[in-house]
Amino acid sequence: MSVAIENFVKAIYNNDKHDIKDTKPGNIAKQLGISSPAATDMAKKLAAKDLLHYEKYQALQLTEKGKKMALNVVRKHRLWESLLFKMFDLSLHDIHREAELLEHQTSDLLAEKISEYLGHPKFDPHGDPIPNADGKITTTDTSITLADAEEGKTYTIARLMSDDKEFFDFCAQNGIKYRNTLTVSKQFSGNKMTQIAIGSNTIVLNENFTKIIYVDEN
Amino acid sequence: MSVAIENFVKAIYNNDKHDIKDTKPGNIAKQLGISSPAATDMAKKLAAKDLLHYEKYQALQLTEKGKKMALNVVRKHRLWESLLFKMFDLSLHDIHREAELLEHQTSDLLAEKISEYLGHPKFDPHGDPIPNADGKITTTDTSITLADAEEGKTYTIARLMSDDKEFFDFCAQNGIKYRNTLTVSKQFSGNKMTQIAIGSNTIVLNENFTKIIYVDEN
DNA sequence: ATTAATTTTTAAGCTTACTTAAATATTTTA
DNA sequence: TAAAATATTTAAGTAAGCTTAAAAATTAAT
Repeated sequence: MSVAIENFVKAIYNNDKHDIKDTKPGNIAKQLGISSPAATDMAKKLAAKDLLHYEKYQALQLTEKGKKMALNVVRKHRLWESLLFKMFDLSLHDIHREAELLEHQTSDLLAEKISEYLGHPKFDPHGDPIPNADGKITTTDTSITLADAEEGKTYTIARLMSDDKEFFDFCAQNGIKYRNTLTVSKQFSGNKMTQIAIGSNTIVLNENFTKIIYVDEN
Repeated sequence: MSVAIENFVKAIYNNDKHDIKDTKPGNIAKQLGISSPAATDMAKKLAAKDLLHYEKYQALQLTEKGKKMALNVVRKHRLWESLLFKMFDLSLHDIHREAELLEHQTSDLLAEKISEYLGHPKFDPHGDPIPNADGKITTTDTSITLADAEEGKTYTIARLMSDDKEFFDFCAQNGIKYRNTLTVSKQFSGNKMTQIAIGSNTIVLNENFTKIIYVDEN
């Protein structure tokens, strides 16, 4: 299967998973940086391969086969991120970018070797869970976004859901990092802004950030 | 530049380097597993990009730009081989296969990080020299093939010039490994067969093997 | 030195993964 | 609920990287 197909299936999986918007060709196209017609074409092609269900004007839905493919790619991505993060002094954003390419050129054998080497980690450096070789995610996710966090409570950062460089740079500068602890000092105006205390810093985060930082209550 | 282009340029570089046959489209095509017309087409295309010189019916020759590209890919290949070999229990053949894919999806930055991590190694696990970031090979190669080795003398294995699984399996079984020591006990019939003593084994190698095992005199 | 064998090139055509423009369907909003 | 806005699909076309078949040139052999 081609890189284009793997990326398409992965995009549906990610979109679907986090339910940000409905999973129609146009949305997937935007995520992949291709045109809508290209996405519609691809959707039809993948339906013929039994990777997804396609009906005109309806949301795309992965079949079991499609989900398995997506999880296999996601596994490789997160294993690469884990390995590169451990070995090299590279930013989370750089690591993400490298993993985005390597994930498609990695045999199941190599993925297993990487997993073994790392002691079969359950989470990657962003806090995202790593599926096992069978495509199963064995950890249950109880995290919520910072926007939904409560004033006064203390949380552990569970995930940084982004691939934007500026976001990661900001996080790095402010100690916002997987497994770090923070306290919500104040929620403003319908929780569109959140003030947190983290380490020795106090920061106010806007909606863009409070919706992609996931936390677990301590 | 695409994977197809990188592989084409690399194939010319390798062919040219070791001078096995003349570097015409048909030869390159065979190495890449594509048809001769495809190779001719590609050659014309790459000539237009100033990566090689093309003249009808003549051997292909890389330009400086082409050579630089080839060396950059070769560098990444050999760095990956070095890293995978060090980290994982994988055969030389498996490592070669993985590196063949990863080499095209590796930024210069990541290559540099790998090189740094390994202490800027000068040779990969096959004994092939690793070009530096500028595409320079700083080590001089004094090795000869086993076919050219002399009876009674002792040598160190310098390179295993192959990507054939059976060859590597045979080597692994018989202690034929980069930097190991062997003694040429006998040369037969115009050096088409060579008997060597290596470790506790005595082995007779035929022409196929004596021409791809490179050694340095001790 | 011709002829035969081999290689290279030309030509035509295919698949994948895109594009833009226009038509059609769906959603939103007034 | 009808018009306006938006999204999806159809249609036509492109570039990359291949293919096979046939023509042309080179190389090898008698």
